[in-house]
Amino acid sequence: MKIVFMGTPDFAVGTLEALIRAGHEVAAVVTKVDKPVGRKMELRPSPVKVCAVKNGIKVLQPAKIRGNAEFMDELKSISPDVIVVAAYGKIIPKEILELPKYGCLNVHASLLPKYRGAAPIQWAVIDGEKESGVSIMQMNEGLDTGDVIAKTVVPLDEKETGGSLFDRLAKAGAELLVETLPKVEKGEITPVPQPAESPTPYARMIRKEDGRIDWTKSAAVIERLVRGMNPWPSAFTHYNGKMLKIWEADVLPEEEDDPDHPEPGTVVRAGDDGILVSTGSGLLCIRELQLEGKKRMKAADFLRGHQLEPGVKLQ
RNA sequence: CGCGGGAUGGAGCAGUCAGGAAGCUCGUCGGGCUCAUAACCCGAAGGUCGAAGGUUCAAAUCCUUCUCCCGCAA
Repeated sequence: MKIVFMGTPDFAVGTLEALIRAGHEVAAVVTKVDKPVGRKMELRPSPVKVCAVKNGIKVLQPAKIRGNAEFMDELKSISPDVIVVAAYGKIIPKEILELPKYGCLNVHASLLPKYRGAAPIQWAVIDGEKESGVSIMQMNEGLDTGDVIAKTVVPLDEKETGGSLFDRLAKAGAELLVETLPKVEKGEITPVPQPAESPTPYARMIRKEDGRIDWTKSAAVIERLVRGMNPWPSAFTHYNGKMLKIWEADVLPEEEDDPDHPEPGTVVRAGDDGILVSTGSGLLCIRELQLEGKKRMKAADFLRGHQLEPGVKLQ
């Protein structure tokens, strides 16, 4: 099939590569404009653009889509059979949705209608879901509300992180799309309409601030936050006024012999096994962390150079 | 030229401001104690102090340039 691919981040690259490998004609790739990134603020192309250039595919980077006549003309002249969208990052107007014969298909990293929105992967981990997955839907004008035509369920590992789930769902999404496209062409699909209401809150974009640890929450909730925010933006707290990222932690039951119930955020014990911190409920055992300006390291390594006596507060 | 922190035996850090013998907590190796030990005691090995140049009688420390790592910001 003749395909126009729209996407931006790494998540979309696997899908694009799968399409190319499956022998589809990817006539053009649409991605966001290059933007300054990194410490030196160098202009960097999106991962999808890098992949497209490598494969010699034409790249389009319209700053605006809606009302962009030039872009519309370009699309019309390509005349794709289908447009595949994966984490493109922009709203796609109706006139484009209706342009290709088979419409626009979106690969979304959740089991729709759950987790509609920009960050379905992280929120699934943060909420402690037992399983998630990828969905392919026929796009409509709503936000991730189109009819679902295919799904893959992916069980979450006990120690699943945002990053690990990201990788697995990207792979699952790519495979599912390649399986589904031929069926679309042959008309073998049955679109399943979604309920109007999603059973989960809207999976809005993750912000840096979402990683801030609220020690009054339970250890279990905090531990899920740690995993969901890994590798970005990472769960964090502060130690001596410095940013302290928490990369890995475990939940431990409250110790019976501690009638004081230290204030949440207080270090209870620090040893080679990790740093035990009291929370609203249960103890959080920090295994791996990173102090501002330093590399990430095991708690035991950190303790060799920093004396962390019980009673110290993290906030 | 966006702001800032850092590079010191295998690991994590102190020492740098006020130049003058390379330290700390661990790890490793050897020995001892012990029924035994990841515990304790004694001892040892291991470092061009990120790189290059400069100042000085003397540089981890002061000056210049460079490389790499990281936090913020985007």
